[in-house]
Amino acid sequence: MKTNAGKQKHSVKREAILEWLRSTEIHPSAEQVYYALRTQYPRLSLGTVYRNLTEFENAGLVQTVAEVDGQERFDAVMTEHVHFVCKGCGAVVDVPETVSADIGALMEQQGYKVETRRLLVYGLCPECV
Amino acid sequence: MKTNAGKQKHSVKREAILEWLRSTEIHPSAEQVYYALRTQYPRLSLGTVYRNLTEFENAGLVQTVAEVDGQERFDAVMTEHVHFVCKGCGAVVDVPETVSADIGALMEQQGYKVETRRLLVYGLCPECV
DNA sequence: TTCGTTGCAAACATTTTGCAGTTTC
DNA sequence: GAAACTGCAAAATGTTTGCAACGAA
Repeated sequence: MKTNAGKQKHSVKREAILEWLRSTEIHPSAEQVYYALRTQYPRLSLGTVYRNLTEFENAGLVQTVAEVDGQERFDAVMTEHVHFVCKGCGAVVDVPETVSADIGALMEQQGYKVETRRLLVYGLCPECV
Repeated sequence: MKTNAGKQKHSVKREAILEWLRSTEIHPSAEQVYYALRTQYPRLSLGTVYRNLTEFENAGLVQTVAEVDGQERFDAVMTEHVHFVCKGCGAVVDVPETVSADIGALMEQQGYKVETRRLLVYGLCPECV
């Protein structure tokens, strides 16, 4: 991992990636970012997208929220919130959080079909602390 | 996807995989299953492990609970429960659920360092229902 | 004998990386 | 001009798959 912290130069493409990520709500994969920006930056490469996304993640500007069909999905909203993953089309959408509401019932009420849930807590185990 | 439902023959290795999966609490990856059984079945192949894990998943005997370092982790316990993923060693452990307890506080009390949480709800969106 | 199962290796798909050329400062 | 950044293509990694041999019924 190349940290490179602090010695960063200005880059048009890096800014475009972060800006677009912040403007969308689809929680895109690296590939989706790539195709979205390719019209405006025809010479953009997928490697650059990956490199910048990793950098953003390390810098705490972006987080991965789910893995759908083998692709990681990114989100520029850093607050902790719940996501719904559609097994049909692969869409990843934010779950509106209502205080002490049953998420399942809330979603079904809005036309979603809830099948399973997965809650992961990340951190360090006692041996790695 | 080959369903093959109902026309299944007896297989020593398939049974060994499921049995071992049910006996462990490490929530192993396909590779970990492979190495664990290789001593007893030297001719076991990784492809067979993957094939059987996928079959178990489709049959509802096993579920994937997390993705760590690019590898899917499996669990033969099918009830919904919370998992902790260690960013240091990649361990995946069950989170003991105490009724209405704050998971974070509970884990820290046991020596874990909680950093982030991720709750995913899987199912079908209104357009895919 | 039939047909599911396996080993093996090749194929796949996503992500990472090395390097030469480009941009920023 | 130095150092970061990028495009490109090759490499790395986890998973899937085709096929011939194998094993169960």
